[in-house]
This record gives sequence, C-alpha cells and structure tokens, in this order.
Amino acid sequence: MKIGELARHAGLRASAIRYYEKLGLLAPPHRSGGQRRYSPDALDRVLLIRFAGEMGFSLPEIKLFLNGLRDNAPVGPRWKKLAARKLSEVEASIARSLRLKTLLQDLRHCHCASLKQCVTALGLSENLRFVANRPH
Amino acid sequence: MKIGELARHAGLRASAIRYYEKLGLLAPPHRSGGQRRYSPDALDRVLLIRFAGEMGFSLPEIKLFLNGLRDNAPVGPRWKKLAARKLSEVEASIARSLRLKTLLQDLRHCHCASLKQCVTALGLSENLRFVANRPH
DNA sequence: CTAAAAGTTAAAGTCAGCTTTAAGTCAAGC
DNA sequence: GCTTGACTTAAAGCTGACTTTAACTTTTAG
Repeated sequence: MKIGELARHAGLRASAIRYYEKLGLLAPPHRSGGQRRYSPDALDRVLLIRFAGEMGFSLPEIKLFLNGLRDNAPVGPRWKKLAARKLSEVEASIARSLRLKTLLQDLRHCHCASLKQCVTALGLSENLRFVANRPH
Repeated sequence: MKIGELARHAGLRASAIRYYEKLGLLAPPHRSGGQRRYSPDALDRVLLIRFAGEMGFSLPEIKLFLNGLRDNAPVGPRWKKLAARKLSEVEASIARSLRLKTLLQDLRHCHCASLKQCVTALGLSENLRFVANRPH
C-alpha cells in the first residue's frame, strides 16, 4: 500500500500519516524507490490512532499507550489509568455543556432576566448590568 | 480604574484586555499620561465578553453581538439566531461526549470485545484487528 | 517517451485566544 | 529623588494536530 492509499482508507491526508511517523506513533515502513510501502496492519494501527484520538486522547498519550503494547509491557493498568482520567475529563465536559445548553435554551426566550440568572449560575459577578440597559 | 485593576476584577491578565481592545470588542478608554483608565462599565463589558466566551461563542461572534447592541440595531433576532446555532453545536458536542463516556466506561473493564464494539459504534472500520492480537 | 499524478524532504503556516518579550515610559511610596 | 512596580507598544511565541509550500524524484498511463 502506498501512503496515499493508506491515507484514503483511513480518511486522512498523507501528510497526517507522515506526521504520525515523525511523532513515533507509526513505525517507518519499508520503502520502494524511496517511497513508503505499508502492510495492511498499518491501516489497523492508523485506525486505532484515530479511534483513540476520537476518544479524546492526545497523540503523546496514544504514543505511550501504543508503545506499551509494542514493548510487551503490561498495558492494562496504564490504559485503565488513562481511561479513568479521561473519563473524568469527559464527565466534567458533559456537565459544563449541559449547563451551557440550559443557558442557551433560556436565552432563546431571553428577556434579560434570564441572562442575569445565567450569569449568576456561572458564578460571574452579579454586578453585570444589562447591556446598555436595553432589554431585547 | 487602571488596566491591571480591571484585569484583576475580571479574572484576566492585562494583556487579555488589550487584546480585546485590539479586536474591537472593547472600546479604547480614556488615557491618563498614556495609560488606560476604565470606567466601571468596562468591567461589565469584560464580564459579558467572558460570559459569552464561556458559553462557547468565539470572540468574532461576541464582537458581532456587542456591536449590534452598540449600534442600536435590533439585536434580538441576531442574538437568537446565534444562540440557536450554538445550541445545536452544544447538543452535538454533548451527544458525542456521552458516546465517549460510554466507551471509556466500557474500556475500563475492557477485554477487547468491548473495544471492538466501541470502534464499531464510532463507525470506524471493522477491519481493526486487536492491537498485536493481545488482549490486555 | 512523455506528461501528469503521486511520492519525497524540511520548514513554515494555520487556527484561537491569548501570553511573552523587548525596550522603553509612567506612577507611587519612602 | 530614587527605586520599584505598573504601564506602553509591536511583534513574536505558545498549544495541538496537522497542512501547506517549495523544490525535487518516482511512478504510472497513454
């Protein structure tokens, strides 16, 4: 597989593949005439990287994880620790987004009173006067 | 109020205030000996900017909104349109985060079967073999 | 054989929302 | 009056995950 084909299968650009290689997430493949040739396994690897990225892991974190696998080191505990940390991050993000959702819903029917309410709910100063004192 | 004081009250650095001014979110204030002096209204304005930022609006969006207010233009429809758009963005983000949360919870008790399940749920290729075929 | 498509590199650019730096000027306390 | 801290500017730097560019080589189709 040439790099473009791999990229197409993975839904990425070739530059992203090269970038992963440079960061050490992807092993340098064989070359034919200077060009990279990938085995089908490489696609799995790239998909796994993308998958982990989708889950909110950074590329350095993914590298840690993958290198743990490659080194035959015990990966379970490390993975679970990462997953636990990421889980609490995701939960915090959800909680925040739910608050925002409520605020935005209130604001769609806004008569300023609810804006003030939202500002208070967010813990910002209650001194916030209404914009130009003009209800909209 | 000098810029540092305003910044402290708003929970920002002075550089952020200058940045807002440069972007046109904050009107240039009076100067005394070359230094900016702010009225208390400026704090409200900055807090409003922060508030909108917390709600997921970008600085250009906030500028649009605030300039609408300042221009005495009808702000209700514009605001509501922005809020509606942002609301759907936030909802999409929540949906995505909830999926991630489920995945991460599954993965904490992972025996690979659930990893595959998660990958499928994310719509990634089912060709993804398990990492080095080693369950962890 | 040739032209176009796809590959190669290192280095710089992109996005947001600021922060930091450098090189100064101004204000406040003793 | 002097020191120290706060202020001024423009411009560069930061983060993360890539993309783009420039200049070049290799492969592929006709």
